[in-house]
Amino acid sequence: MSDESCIVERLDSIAELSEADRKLLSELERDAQVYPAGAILRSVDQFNAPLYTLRSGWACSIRLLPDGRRQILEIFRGSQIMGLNEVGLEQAQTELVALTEIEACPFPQKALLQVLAQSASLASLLFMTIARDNAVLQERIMNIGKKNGVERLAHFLLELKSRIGCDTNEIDVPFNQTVIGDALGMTSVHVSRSLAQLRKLGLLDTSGKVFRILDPAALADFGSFCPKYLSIRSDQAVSTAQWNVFRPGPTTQKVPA
Amino acid sequence: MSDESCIVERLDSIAELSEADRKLLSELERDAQVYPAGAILRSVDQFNAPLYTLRSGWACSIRLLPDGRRQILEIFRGSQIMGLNEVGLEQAQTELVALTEIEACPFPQKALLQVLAQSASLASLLFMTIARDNAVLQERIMNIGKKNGVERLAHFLLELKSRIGCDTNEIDVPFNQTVIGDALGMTSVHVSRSLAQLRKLGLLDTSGKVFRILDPAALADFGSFCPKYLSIRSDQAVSTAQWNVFRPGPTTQKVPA
DNA sequence: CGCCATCTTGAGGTCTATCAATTTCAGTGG
DNA sequence: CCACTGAAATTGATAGACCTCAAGATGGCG
Repeated sequence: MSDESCIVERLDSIAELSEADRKLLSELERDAQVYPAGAILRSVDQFNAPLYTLRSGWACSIRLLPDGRRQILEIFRGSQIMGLNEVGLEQAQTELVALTEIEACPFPQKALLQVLAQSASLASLLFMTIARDNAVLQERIMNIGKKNGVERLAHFLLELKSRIGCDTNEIDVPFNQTVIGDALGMTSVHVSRSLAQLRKLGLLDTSGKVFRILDPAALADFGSFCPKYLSIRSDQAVSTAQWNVFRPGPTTQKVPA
Repeated sequence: MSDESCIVERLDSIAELSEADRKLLSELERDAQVYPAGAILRSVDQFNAPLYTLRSGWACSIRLLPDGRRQILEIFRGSQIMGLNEVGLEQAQTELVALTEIEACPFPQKALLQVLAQSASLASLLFMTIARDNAVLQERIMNIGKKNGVERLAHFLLELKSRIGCDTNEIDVPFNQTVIGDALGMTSVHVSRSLAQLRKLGLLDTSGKVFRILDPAALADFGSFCPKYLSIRSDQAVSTAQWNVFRPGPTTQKVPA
């Protein structure tokens, strides 16, 4: 058990956390487990499915139609919480799948609700987190509903780059074109053709799994990408110290089973 | 100012609210205003945009591409909170538009954060609410990404019926086919054709703005509609009384501007 | 009755899916 | 070092879904 775990770091970078909050959060990342690529962490219709904090690797949530059509709904990367949106539902609506080997920490829904109950500052931070997830989904609806293949792809690559967060224009894409297609509502064949088109436009260069964005500005313009929807505003997040005053002691035992 | 306002009623039906919680919530619905059909409640890129509780009528959130393409992201009806997902963001990503004449109550983001801070029971309820919104968006991504026009429409109509909540199979659809198309990522022309196809299949009957679903089960099967994603589980919601113990008094003044 | 928005219908074109063949490439074993 | 292998990517041809443009039909409303 490491003291400085991923989620803590990430939320701490938005609003400085109190020691109590750090402790509460790190409870959610206690028992890290390794899952191989392709592992199904949670299947559809599971009752009371656990949530997971993702420490390393890539994962995604998938929804299937009866005839086998697949749609990837979210792609997860380190320091994200997976399954937040299932908290209010009886049964899980999506499957959770590891895209690469991952390290993830399962924890029960109840634990999340406890955190919400015990810390107002974390409640607001987590609320903002899921609100942001919401904005990301809306952006994806826009992308899939109103853009053609090449534009979708341009947007997708830039979002990926943005989420990886480093300054290079080289993205190591650890999954294949079928996955990209399932995320963007198109076939792998069409992904291949659209990538070719981006290359021909001089916006992209690919060698194996490494995608190099040649002209980020032009690509952003082309795919109507604007990263505003990705960042949580830190001024809105309340600094932690002043809140904890109002939340004395652990209230764990009060949470109904 | 009515004591029994819409949001209160709705959340109360999920988990019984304490008197204090009812009071807190109803603060969000104090100042009701009437907006005519077509009114833009909030435009894109607005800073610190207020939220709204919708008391009557229909509204939607819209996103535009530079070249004018429109995507409707959410369609709102009575007793919903509009703009929840913008809480964590600097600027609003979507436009908020009244589809019919509506009665809505604007309130500042700060007020929502205050509610989160002052009541753990409401924090968990609101969290579950936004988590459900999330599930609805995911369902829509599935719908748009992986289904053809007729299937999308079937699913859309059933979701509409489900959300109206009454038992009849007659839906009064208060907006035109262009709106439906913008919500489903298709043109109004294609909506018209798809509706015709549903009629030909004997699943639907339309006369003016009233849509009559002839065979809900068949339509659900056809559009792969399953309403599970729409309902918030009530067992997860904590009953209010036992929580409020831990949230003494108003803490309003502690909220940073 | 006429006006206007909306809906319907037709024809042609574009985008994307499907099916299938070929190429590339990393890994494996000889 | 090189052939073999299987997964992934590319490419071509064809079909279907959906869009666009445009012309009528419908229907509410003054």
